[in-house]
Amino acid sequence: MQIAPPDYDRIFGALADATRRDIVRRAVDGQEGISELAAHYPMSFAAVQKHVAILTDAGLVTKQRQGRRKVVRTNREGLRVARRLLDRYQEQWTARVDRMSALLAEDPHEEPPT
Amino acid sequence: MQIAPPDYDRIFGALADATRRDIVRRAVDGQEGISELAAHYPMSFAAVQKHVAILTDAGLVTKQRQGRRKVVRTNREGLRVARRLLDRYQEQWTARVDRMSALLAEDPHEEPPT
DNA sequence: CCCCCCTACAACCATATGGTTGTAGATATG
DNA sequence: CATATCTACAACCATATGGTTGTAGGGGGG
Repeated sequence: MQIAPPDYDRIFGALADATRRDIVRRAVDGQEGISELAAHYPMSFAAVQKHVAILTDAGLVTKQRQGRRKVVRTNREGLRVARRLLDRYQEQWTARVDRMSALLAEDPHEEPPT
Repeated sequence: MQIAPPDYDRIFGALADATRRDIVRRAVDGQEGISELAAHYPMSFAAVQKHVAILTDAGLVTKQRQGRRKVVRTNREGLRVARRLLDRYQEQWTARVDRMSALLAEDPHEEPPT
């Protein structure tokens, strides 16, 4: 069995909302339940609950039972997956610049091979 | 005058679509115009044009006139902005783990301050 | 046991999103 | 100039998204 490939649509989609990014930030400390989180935002408990569900689906946070609450914690691996994709794009960008530099450094009298 | 703060909604929203991520990847090489890009995807030219517009608004690519084409290039700074936010979350996560380690390392006979 | 608090989930609504087609403006080329 | 190609943009449609309210389940505390 293969490990599932990261679902970048879900990951970046989850991060594309200010409320959800703020939940990720707060959940780094891993102390608050959903209703405690909800108190920070001008929206209903159910709305925050949905945001947490979206973050959970994306693998960016986890919920853990604690008494009658469910404590929300950010998932370090989820963040890392997103970061690595951006890293790869930047690496390709750098490689491209290096190729261009190499081209510019070539003897200008030489013709590039077809 | 202040420089505009990054619009993370737009940036992550732009990255939350597989076609747009693929455009970012291809545009790293900065060679193709919109119609050339469009040939890679099973959708209309206009649809690809919209995707490019979304990426441009997000600051992830730039369009540059070249003859009658407009060459699409990825914008390195846009990628960097997204990455840095994820970096900060991870830093906070690490700081939290350090704090927890510090707590666990305390003399277990001492009571934490209320 | 009863009650309260936290969570889960369904139904609904308005607006955003991702696609389409069609029309019009620029720019090379015959 | 005439024409073909690339780009821009508007109008439209189906579905996804972000919010609401209402109802029901599950665990502590009196």
